[in-house]
Amino acid sequence: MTGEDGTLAGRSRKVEPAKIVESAARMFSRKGFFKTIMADIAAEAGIGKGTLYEYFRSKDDLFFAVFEQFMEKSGQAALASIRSSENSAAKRLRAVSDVVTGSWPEMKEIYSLTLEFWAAAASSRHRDRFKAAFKAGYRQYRALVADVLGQGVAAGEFRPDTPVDSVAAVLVGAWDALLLQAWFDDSFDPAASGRAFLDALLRGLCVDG
Amino acid sequence: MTGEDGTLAGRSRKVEPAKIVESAARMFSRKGFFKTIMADIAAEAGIGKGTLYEYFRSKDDLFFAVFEQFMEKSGQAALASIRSSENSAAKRLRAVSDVVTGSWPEMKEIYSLTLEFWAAAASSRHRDRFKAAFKAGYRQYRALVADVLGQGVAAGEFRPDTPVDSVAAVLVGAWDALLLQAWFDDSFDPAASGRAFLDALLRGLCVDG
Amino acid sequence: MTGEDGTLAGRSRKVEPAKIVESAARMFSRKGFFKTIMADIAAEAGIGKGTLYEYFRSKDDLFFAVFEQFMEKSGQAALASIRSSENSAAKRLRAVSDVVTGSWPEMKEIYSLTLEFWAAAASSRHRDRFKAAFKAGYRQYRALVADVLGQGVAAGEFRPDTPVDSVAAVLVGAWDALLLQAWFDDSFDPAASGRAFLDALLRGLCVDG
Amino acid sequence: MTGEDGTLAGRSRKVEPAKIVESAARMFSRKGFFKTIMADIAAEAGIGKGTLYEYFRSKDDLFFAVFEQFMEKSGQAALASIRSSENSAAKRLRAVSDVVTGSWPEMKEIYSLTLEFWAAAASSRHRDRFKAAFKAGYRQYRALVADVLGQGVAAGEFRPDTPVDSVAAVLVGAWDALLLQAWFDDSFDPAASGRAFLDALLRGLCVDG
DNA sequence: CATGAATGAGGCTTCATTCAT
DNA sequence: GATGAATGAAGCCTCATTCAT
Repeated sequence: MTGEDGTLAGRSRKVEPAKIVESAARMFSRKGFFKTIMADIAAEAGIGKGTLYEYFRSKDDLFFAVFEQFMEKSGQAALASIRSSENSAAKRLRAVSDVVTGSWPEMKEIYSLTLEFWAAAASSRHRDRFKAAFKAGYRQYRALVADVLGQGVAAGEFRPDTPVDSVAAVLVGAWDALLLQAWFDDSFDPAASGRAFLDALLRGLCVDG
Repeated sequence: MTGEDGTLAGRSRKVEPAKIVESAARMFSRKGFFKTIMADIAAEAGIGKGTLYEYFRSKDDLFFAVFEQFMEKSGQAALASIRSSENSAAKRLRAVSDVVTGSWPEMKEIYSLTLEFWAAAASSRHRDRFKAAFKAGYRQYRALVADVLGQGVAAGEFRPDTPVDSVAAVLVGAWDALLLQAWFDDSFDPAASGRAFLDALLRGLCVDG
Repeated sequence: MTGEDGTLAGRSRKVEPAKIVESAARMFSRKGFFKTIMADIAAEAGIGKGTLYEYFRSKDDLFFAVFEQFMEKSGQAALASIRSSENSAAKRLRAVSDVVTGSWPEMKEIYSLTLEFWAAAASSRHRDRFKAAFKAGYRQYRALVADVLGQGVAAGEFRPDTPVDSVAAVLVGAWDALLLQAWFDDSFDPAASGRAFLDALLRGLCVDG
Repeated sequence: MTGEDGTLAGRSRKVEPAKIVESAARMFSRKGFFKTIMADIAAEAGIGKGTLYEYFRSKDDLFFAVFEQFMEKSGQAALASIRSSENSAAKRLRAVSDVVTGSWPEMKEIYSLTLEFWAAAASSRHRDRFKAAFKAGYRQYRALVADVLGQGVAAGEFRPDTPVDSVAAVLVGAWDALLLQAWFDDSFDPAASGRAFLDALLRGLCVDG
């Protein structure tokens, strides 16, 4: 009755915590943290309300678990694209930009989770943990991009006076912000804007360089 | 008619709706939309709970009123800076950047309102109105910045192949995103990053222009 | 519309906290603390569930309020009987005994409250407050009876070697215990037993005094 | 068959119902009936939660089993002391008093069980069974003490007009009540009070016998 | 108009009990 | 038999909203 991968045939008796987190993510994304009730999540996961509490102490905790999983996934995706095999710094920046903004179609559906997390960092009971996680996440993200920029400078590809940290901060922010604008405006294409902007940034706006 | 402290009964018999909105903004910013209760707002405004309902149909409506006022103010500030008397496009962009990111110290305290609004656009009962307002706001904002960029191009100040719309989108987004990062990270200076970035953007990153 | 005593004609708009306490006492007595639900109390008091929380922070608090009122009333009744105008100590003891055990018929209905309070002193969240109140109550009660006994000794009415404190403790306890037995056993007459016992105590059991 | 620690698998494969009852008694005493959850009892007994239901139909039933065991033990102790070999009635009463009140130090820890049982007699689902058991228990107890008193009268040791039933009721009640007072008040010594009182009762309070 | 006491729908959470293993 | 994961009924409490004054 038990497959090699440990799954049971039919309705498994043991609930997968990961499945709860996914169901919760789906519901929180759809209705927001406060309008989502525990019963929604249980129903979405196909389990009883009480079972949620076997795995998560409270709604807040479950939400934080969703957040942690989300951050981990986001981090992995960004990391993977940054460590692309491209050799020029410019190409690698383009690769990151394309991956982040290009994933918009799939991300769209759960994008509102991001907004929920940001708001949670402002007012959740776990606000400090949220804020700390975001702070660390952004720092790491900026450091990675700054690293690429720094390599470009070192390689003589970018101007030596490039303010790598500031550019990195804006690039990281820009990717966030393009998705945000895309979320508000269906006709906005974040990938195109991102790519066009990056090219402009590389070559500069001013005629005299 | 004169209070015990000798001042005239300064609070007018007539409740100021604007005062309610301000009090609500303060509370929503402090505790978030859901954790703020109507009693909080009434207390903050120094009026009775029931009075709130004389001016606003519901908590949702009051929140939306706060949002509208917020958008209006934001728009005015941005507009004012964009219409600065500076004559070069580059200078005008720098002026906008400085105004937006430079206002961080004062804005900090109520910044979380922005996060609340974004989240509301995802899950509030008025989500569509929030989304529409943000969409329109961003469009207008982008158009203004694109206009400045276009003037720079027309004036021969910026390269003719400048993708004005994309650059405008990123600039607008970058200002948002820098504030967001500053909110998460006290040691992050959005004004410095914004200014340094803008300079780099104007001159380009690549050595060969 | 408002009477001189401040009561309103018809259904009063202002809830009487005392009425809530009485309703709660009735329900707690009938079903016990845990089986009584807040809805029961609200219904008994003829008010909404939420209104209970306007006057009492929690179910525990309401229960404690019932307890406090109960203790106050009990103390008053006992005090009044002890301060009876009888002049001999023996007569005054008989008066107390008669009052306490004689009130059984009326007390019967709410006697189980006592049992609830005793149990609460063991396991309620407010156990320490319950215990402290009982401790103080018993001390005071014992002191009062010991005082009567002491006066009897001083007046030469009682034997000089009378262990007033111990006798007081047992008398106080006996009145409690007779009611307890009466509560278990309908055919048990606490007043008769109390009176007969007191007489025996006064004259002694042993033939040789 | 031998555990890792080298001991034989000492806990028998077969669960001991008596052990469950003891564990339950411990938990009910510590936290009260309602605050004790089945998981507490199972953990205390070192068995699985489900196993409790192999031996007891419900939490109520288990509680009643604890009660029955408690009553049986109490009865045995009292009986044993009453059937002491002492020959004078007075000495036998003193023996009972000493045994009951003298056991306070050990009893203290589980005394709150008594309070739980009394409360259960008021509001448990099995209230009638509790009440009946208490009624029978008290009757038997009173009868035993009355018997001793009667023998004292018959032997010419006690006055012939001694109201044996009433005195028995109060003595039985007094022992209960002294423990109750001791439970509320650590500085109260039930054994000393009980003994001093009994002596006074035997000789009488009044000077003229 | 302004008020705040009253309300009850609704959410989170607990826990006795069941039952597949 | 023994287990403990799963369950859902049920209870406490909150709070947006109403409405009598």
